Amino acid sequence: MPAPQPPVTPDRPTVRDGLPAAPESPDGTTARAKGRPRSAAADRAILDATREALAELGWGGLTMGHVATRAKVAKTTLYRRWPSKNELVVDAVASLFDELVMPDLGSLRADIEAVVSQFAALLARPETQAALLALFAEGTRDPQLRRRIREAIVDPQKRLVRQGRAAAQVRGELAPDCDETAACEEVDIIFDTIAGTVEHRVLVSGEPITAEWTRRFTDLLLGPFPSLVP
Amino acid sequence: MPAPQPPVTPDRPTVRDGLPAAPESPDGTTARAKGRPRSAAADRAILDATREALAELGWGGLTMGHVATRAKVAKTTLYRRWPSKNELVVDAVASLFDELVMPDLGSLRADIEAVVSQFAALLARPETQAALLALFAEGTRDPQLRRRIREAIVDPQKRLVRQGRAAAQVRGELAPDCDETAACEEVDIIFDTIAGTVEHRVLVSGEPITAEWTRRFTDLLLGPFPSLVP
Amino acid sequence: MPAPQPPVTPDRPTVRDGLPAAPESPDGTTARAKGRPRSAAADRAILDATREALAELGWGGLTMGHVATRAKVAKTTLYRRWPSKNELVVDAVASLFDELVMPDLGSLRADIEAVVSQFAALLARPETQAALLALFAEGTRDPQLRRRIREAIVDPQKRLVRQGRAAAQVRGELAPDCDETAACEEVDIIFDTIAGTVEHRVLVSGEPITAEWTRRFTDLLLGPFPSLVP
Amino acid sequence: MPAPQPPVTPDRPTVRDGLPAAPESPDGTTARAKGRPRSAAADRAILDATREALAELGWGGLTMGHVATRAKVAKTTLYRRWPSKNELVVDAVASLFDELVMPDLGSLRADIEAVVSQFAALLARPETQAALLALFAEGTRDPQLRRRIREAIVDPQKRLVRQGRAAAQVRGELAPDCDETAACEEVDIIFDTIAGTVEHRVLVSGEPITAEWTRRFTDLLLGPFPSLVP
DNA sequence: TAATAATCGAGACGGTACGTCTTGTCTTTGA
DNA sequence: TCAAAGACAAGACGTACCGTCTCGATTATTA
Repeated sequence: MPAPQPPVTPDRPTVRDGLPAAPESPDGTTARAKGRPRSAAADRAILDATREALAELGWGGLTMGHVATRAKVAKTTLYRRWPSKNELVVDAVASLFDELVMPDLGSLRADIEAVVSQFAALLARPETQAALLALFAEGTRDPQLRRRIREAIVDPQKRLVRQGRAAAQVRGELAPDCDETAACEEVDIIFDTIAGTVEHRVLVSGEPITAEWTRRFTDLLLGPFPSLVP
Repeated sequence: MPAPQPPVTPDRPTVRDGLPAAPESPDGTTARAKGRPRSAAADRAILDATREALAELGWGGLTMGHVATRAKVAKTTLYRRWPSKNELVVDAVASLFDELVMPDLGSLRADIEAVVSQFAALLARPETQAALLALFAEGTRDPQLRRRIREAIVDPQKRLVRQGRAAAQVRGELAPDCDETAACEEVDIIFDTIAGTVEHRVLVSGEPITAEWTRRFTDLLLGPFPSLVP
Repeated sequence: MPAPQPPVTPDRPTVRDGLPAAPESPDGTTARAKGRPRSAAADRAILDATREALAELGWGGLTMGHVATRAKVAKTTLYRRWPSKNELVVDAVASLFDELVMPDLGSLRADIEAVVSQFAALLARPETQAALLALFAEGTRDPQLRRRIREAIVDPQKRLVRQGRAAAQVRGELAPDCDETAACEEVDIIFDTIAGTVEHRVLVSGEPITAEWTRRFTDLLLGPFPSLVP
Repeated sequence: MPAPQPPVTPDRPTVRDGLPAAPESPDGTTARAKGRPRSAAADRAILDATREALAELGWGGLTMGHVATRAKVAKTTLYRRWPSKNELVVDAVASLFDELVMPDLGSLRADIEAVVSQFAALLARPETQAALLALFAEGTRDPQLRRRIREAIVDPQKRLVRQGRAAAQVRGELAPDCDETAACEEVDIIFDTIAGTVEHRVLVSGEPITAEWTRRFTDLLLGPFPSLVP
């Protein structure tokens, strides 16, 4: 969700600054906003500058003024789009998480290990490392921010778990869902477990995710299905 | 680990500010430091003020100046003891984690569920919530701080996993350890899983830890030992 | 001098924005400009808004953006006519000074007192008070602005002194001018004295111009002509 | 009135920032303020920087941040002493006016001409020119500032008129005062006339104060006493 | 009637200064 | 020697205006 801004990339309207982005006229066509349209180049420059600055300076060193300077943009231009550092970083980081994919390698175990590896690699990037926990920390105090983080960063990744389950069911490794609600809860619990554990290992303990560790962790996840554990 | 300060509670020297706290004379008696001794009341007031301010204002709203004012202490006195907000909060929060205990309720499942509940309750407290992820976030940029966090907050809780395993082995629920190293790694992986998952559920997803959720999560943890899953 | 703008009131061309306002064709008739003509209503709305804003907010509170908003006009429209706040306020205030008149009441003393009263009343108006000294202050740094202030606001009022002298000469109160240059200098000195003194009394000392004060001040001005002092 | 600040030059307490500057203990001795005393060097550097910046950049170009930078002082240090540009400039300019003196040259005419010349020279200095009218303009909107300007800059100069009158009375050029109140009002009117007229001539008309002009203006002032006009 | 051209509104743009806040250090007096 | 009080330099904060620009829409004259 790379923070598109209305008149420039009107494909997917966001509520980035709380205002309707692309007002529609009654006939359904996208109404042209009045006044000078916002610069798409500025949007891109700002998000790029944010990611660079995160990687170089970390969360604490990231300053709105610094981002503006680095993006060669006025501070007003920055604040017009994102009301604070938090929202800016959410958008800047969200796109990184869209790179994660469910590969479908032919076995549930292989798929899990691949996703864990991808996630570990993502968490090893300095911009992710600098931003993720700090955002989560801010989210604990600001429910609206937490919702934004979940919508833009966290929840979209649950698709990986759902896709993996579906593929395993097609392959016959897992039984088909009988109860929709229970399936949903199981997706949640699996997702929280994978995400939380890998984050804790990498970001808190500060230890690497090796192939061996991934194998053992996958053993744990597959525990309820002994037939899948070698 | 309530951040004792040397001349006052000389039972366990800390490295709080990098200096040996209670120098010992050659004859083994604790040497009296020169000059006016530091006030023990100030230490307590500072840590209490820190916890209160964390609960009220969150991590971002917590400032050294504010803590000093609230503790009715000069800023100099504060900085003389803790070099920065990070270290101060580590000490202020660490003691809260010492409240966690392994109850030994007669079954591994019951023990796990009890510990998860305790941890969830701890994470529900505003001061913990405000501080924990913020500290972890700071730790990703400052290896020394990360070490301090692990030593004071995270690693001590691994005892819970070890105690739980030992009790289960005594009860015959788990086989005795054969390989010491493997056992250690298993403790680590279990710990990261419990800690990370519960943190993610509470602090990121912002959803409560219910008895039902705890049961399902324990099912997952006990997956490799089907005999323990009802 | 109510800031006429060329195509609308082409009677007296101004140099308001440095460009020839109403280009003349070779045959002497005023050539009609191409394109959409400037709105006369906008001019009036802007000057009215400027005077109102001056009275309400003072010089410092007056901003171009604010004037544009209050006049329901785009900022571009404002800047197209007046290059800066200074020029705008000169035109907005100048017309107020045109209200001053030399009454010819039958004696020099009465005429002087009448003019002083009128001037004091003008200086008591909030828009004048807010603008006059601020314009003079700006003028000390910008010779072109000072010239514009003199041409539009200050010098035109010297007619009052000249008219009063002429009337007194007709009445025989004053001797006729012998030296043209000396007469001019005397007009200047009298004008600077009246204008400066009243301004200082009202705007700096902040004390009112009473009838008693006016009488005493007129005594001073008439000092060189004892026969006129009662 | 060079803006002394309490613990440094405790001779004359000011109300510069509204707080009692040098609190006195009951026994009349000046109580020592707690904490680190304010730097006298900073005061001097700030006022010097203000005067320099006024001369170079004018009132509009004078910035609190600029003054702080030029004085090699933090902005907080500046704001701790003077709440705004207005108050700062009052203090920076006030001292310049203390240089004016009544010379007592043996005749009222000579004394008046000498004071007018001094005042004209003062108004010709760029820092005075930049500041004076701007301060007066601000004063029209802020009664407290106007009072401050009068107390620090304007009213102290009335001593010149009083001294001149007294000397002339000693010399027998003027009759002794009979009515105290009337004398006071006459001082006021004379002062407003001299100050206002010279200011208007120099700052508004922008024309120089020549010896010839001074002679003619003095003629006007001495009008009521024909015996003193040559 | 159509083309042309300057106007209009709206609002985004890069800049600059604002006055406040926090940080971590320093400099006093007093205990 | 420490405690308290508060001054100090440094620098980020988010806001307000500045004067310019880029739009689409409007309103005149000219062809």
